[in-house]
Parts: sequence; C-alpha cells; structure tokens
Amino acid sequence: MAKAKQPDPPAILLMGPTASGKTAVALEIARALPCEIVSVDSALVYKGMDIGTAKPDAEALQAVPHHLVDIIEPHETYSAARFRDDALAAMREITERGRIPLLVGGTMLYFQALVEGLNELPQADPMIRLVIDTMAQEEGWPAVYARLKQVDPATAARLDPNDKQRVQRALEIYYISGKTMADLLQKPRYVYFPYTPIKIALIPDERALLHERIEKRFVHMLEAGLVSEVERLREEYGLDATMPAMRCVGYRQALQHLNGDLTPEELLSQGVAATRQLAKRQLTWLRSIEDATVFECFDESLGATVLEHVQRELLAARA
RNA sequence: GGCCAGGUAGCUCAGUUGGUAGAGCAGAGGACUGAAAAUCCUUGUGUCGGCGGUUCGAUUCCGUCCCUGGCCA
Repeated sequence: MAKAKQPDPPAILLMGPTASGKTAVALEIARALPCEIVSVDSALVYKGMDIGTAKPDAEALQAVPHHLVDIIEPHETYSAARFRDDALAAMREITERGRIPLLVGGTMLYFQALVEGLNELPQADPMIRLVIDTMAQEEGWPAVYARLKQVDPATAARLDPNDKQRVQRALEIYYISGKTMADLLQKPRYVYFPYTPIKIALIPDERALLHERIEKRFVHMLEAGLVSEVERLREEYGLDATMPAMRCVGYRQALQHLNGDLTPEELLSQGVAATRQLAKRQLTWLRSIEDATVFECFDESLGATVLEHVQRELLAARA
C-alpha cells in the first residue's frame, strides 16, 4: 500500500533588481507570517560593508531573524556553491523550527544554483588561477584561449575569447580535474530542493522610476559615508581592486576615488551608472524565469498585494 | 562694444579637400554552473545652432543673426 506523499514544505522566493523594494516587502511578509529571512545576495555576506550594499538596518535584523548576512570578511571569497550549501542548511533549520524560509535577494545565479542545483565541478583554486593569470601576462589572453581550445574545444567554442573570467574557469577545471568542463556539465545534475517554491518577481513597469530611485539612493549612500566606509575597510584589510568584495557596485568606484582616479562627480555618475547596469542584468535574468509571479514594484500597496498572494499560495501548497 | 575659439547622438568630442556623419561614455536587448553587485556579446538618423546666399547638391564655402567660453576695452 502506497504511503500518502507528504507535500514538500513551502519556501518563499522573493526576487527583484536592486532598489526595487525587496527588503520592505520581505519585512511586511515576515511581520504577518512565521518567516525567517535567508538573504540571497552576494554582497550582503560581507561584514563591514553596510552602506553601499543597502544592508537592512539593525532594527530590521533584530525584528526578523536573517541568515547569510555578515558571514564572511571582505578579504574572503564566497561562491554560488557555498551559498547553495549555506542556504539549504539554513532552510532546513528554519523548517524544523516550524517556520517558513523567506529567500530574498537579487543574485539570480544563487537562486538558480539553489533551486536547480549545480553540476559537480572542482572548487576554485587560487594557485591555479595565479598560474593562469601569469600565463596570460606572459603570453597574452589569446594564448590562454588557444590552450583551452586544445584541451576543451567544446567549451572554447561556447565562450567568447574575450570572456577572460569564464575562459580561466574552464581551463582551471581542466587543470584541477583532468576532465573538461564540457564533459562534467554533461553528467546529470543532482537536484536537491525539497521545498514547494513560491516564486515572486518584483519588476518595474517604468524603468525610469527605478533609475530615479537608484540615483537618489546612491546620493544618500555617499552622504551616509560610503567613502569613509571603504577607507576604513581598506585600512583594516588592505583591500585592493582585485578582491571580489571591492568589485561590488559603489565600492569599486569609491576605491577608485580614494586612489585619486575619480573626481567626486565621476564617483557619483559612475556609481549610479554601475547600479543601473546591475539592475538591467538582474531584470534580464528575471524575465527568463517563467514560473515566477510578477508584481509591479512601484505599486503603492505592493507589500499587502504580495502578502495576500503568498497567503493564497501557502494554502494551495498544503493541498 | 572689439578680437579669438567654439556651437555635430542624452554627455564628451572626431570628421566631411562640398555628395546629408562616427568614436568613447550613457541608454537598450541578450548570455550566464564554485568571482555573479562578476564577466562577456549585440546595438549609433542626429533640423551637424537659426536664417539667407553660392551650387545640380551645403553640415562642410560665403554673409548675417543667436548662444557659450576666453582675452581686450
């Protein structure tokens, strides 16, 4: 006799571009439902990076339990794979407490890695990367790409020769494992996501409104002391532009400004532009997610509307 | 008021020995498997300041007017 199959517990996935109001909506949901927030954000993981990442303030962090915020130091590196492990662990704990995981963020690769899994690929290796960087410096990137073409022609064909980051990663995989990225990606992925996802996407009807909000917010960040935050981090950690943390929007420009490479006006205009470009890439990704329910992010009653939708979906998920 | 230099894509500018124009940035669209707030791909029609003139044809030459900056009064 077949056992009645228990439905997977629910998980709410709240996705949106930067400055779309995700945090406010998440707090409204968490106020009404027994939720704990799991941040899906590659910048919020860094301790000490508060102003430029628009990190939820102390009050919000206290009102609702937050996971995966302030978990590493700015000189460390994080990854999609590590996020997946961390998020699944946090979700499990939350569910065991009888609460609902509320995943909130704008790092779409992390959402994808979490829900759809990752192939088994070797972890990044700083030594190997250094070897490839050195090779690039001595022989040029075309030579590195040619090397990849020899060992893994399928992946080389898929990548643009200028896409140094991916060319390096593909070659790294071969050097570490002796197997090609193409072969490794062919193996079936182990997908483990024992939850019933409620996917929500916040998307603006009017891009101009988002741009306006982005500019205002960046001005506020500068007024709130973004530059001194970066200055402090630079002193404390000896950060330079090559570290992942300093590639974050706003931080990169603030660092350039501290190094005398950007005037205050350039810092503002380039910081704003970089944020708009980030939002655009996030929106490209969001449009490709077909099973998410879309909400207009500048709707005045957005929080209430989304909450109502979530409640309906929660009831449906139990059936 | 006089002289000089400019007024060309949203911005900064290039260019056309007269055949209606092109870069960078911004913007838009897309890709995305351990750096992802990263990395990369595609995408450029705009009264060439206004009005006249010369010319088959003017953004380009001439005249005039307007605007901006600098110098001199």
